[in-house]
Amino acid sequence: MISADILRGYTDTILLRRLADGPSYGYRISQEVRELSGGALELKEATLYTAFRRLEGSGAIRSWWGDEERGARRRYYELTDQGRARLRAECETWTDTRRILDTLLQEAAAQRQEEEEA
Amino acid sequence: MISADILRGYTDTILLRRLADGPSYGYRISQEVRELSGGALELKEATLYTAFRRLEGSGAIRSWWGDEERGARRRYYELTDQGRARLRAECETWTDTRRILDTLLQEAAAQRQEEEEA
DNA sequence: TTTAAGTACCTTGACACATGATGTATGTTG
DNA sequence: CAACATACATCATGTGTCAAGGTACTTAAA
Repeated sequence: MISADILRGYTDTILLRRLADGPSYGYRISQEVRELSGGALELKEATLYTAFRRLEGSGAIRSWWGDEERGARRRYYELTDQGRARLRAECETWTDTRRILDTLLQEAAAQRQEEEEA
Repeated sequence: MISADILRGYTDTILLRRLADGPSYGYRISQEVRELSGGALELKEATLYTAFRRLEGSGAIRSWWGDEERGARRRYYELTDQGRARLRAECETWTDTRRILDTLLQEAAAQRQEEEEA
C-alpha cells in the first residue's frame, strides 16, 4: 500500500489526468485511482477534496453541481485549457523526475555484482 | 530544476543510497546529488541536515565528528544494518511507485492518437 | 421495518517535510 | 582584505496529507 504522502506533489497531476478524457466527479475518480493502481493507492477524501479546491482556485479545473434526479448529488469537474497545459507540463516533469530518481537510487556496484553472481 | 518538494519522501532514500558505498558527509553528498542529477536536484542545507537528524533518530545511520587536521570540521555518517534494510525496502517501494504513477499518468487515447498521426 | 452498507459530498485540526533566512567557523585565492 | 568555498546548524513558515467527524440519499438484507 503506497501512501499518497510518497506521491505528494503528484496528487494534482493524477486528478488532472483523470479529467483528461472528459468531466468526472470525486467519488468515481477515487475508485478509478484505486483500481488503476491495483489497490495500492487510495486517495483519501480529505486529500481529494482539498486538491479539487486547490485546482479550481488556480484555474486548472472548473466545476458544477450535477442534476441527478436520483441518488446522491455529485459535483462534476472539468479541465480548463490551463489545466490541460498544466497536465502536459507535469507529465514531462514526471519523466524527468523518474529518470533522476532512477539514477540517484541505482544499486551499488557491490549489490549489482551479487545479483550477477546469483 | 526539480523541486525536492516533488521528491518529498525520497530525500531519506537518496541519502541512504549515498551512504551505501561507505561513510560520507553532508557537503559531499549534496555535491554528489547535484552532479548525479545533472544540476536538476539540489538538496537544500536545511533539508539535508534535518534528514540526517531524522535518519539518525530512527536508527538508520550513525555519525561521528571527523578528526580533520586542516579545513572545516566534518561530521561523517554511516549506514547501520537497519539503514541498509530500509534502503532495500525503499528501493522496492520506488519501483512500485514508478509503475503505478506511470499507469495513472498514461497519456489519454486521444493524445496518443494525435502523436501517432504526427 | 429497522439496520447496514454503499454512494457522494465536505471541514477541521494535527502533523510531517521542505526551505528561506540566518548564523558559526575555517581555509583559499585574487 | 575581500570574496568565495568548505562545512556545519537552527528557526519560522508554508504546504500537503489525513484521521476523525459530519451531512444526506438509496438499496439490500435481516
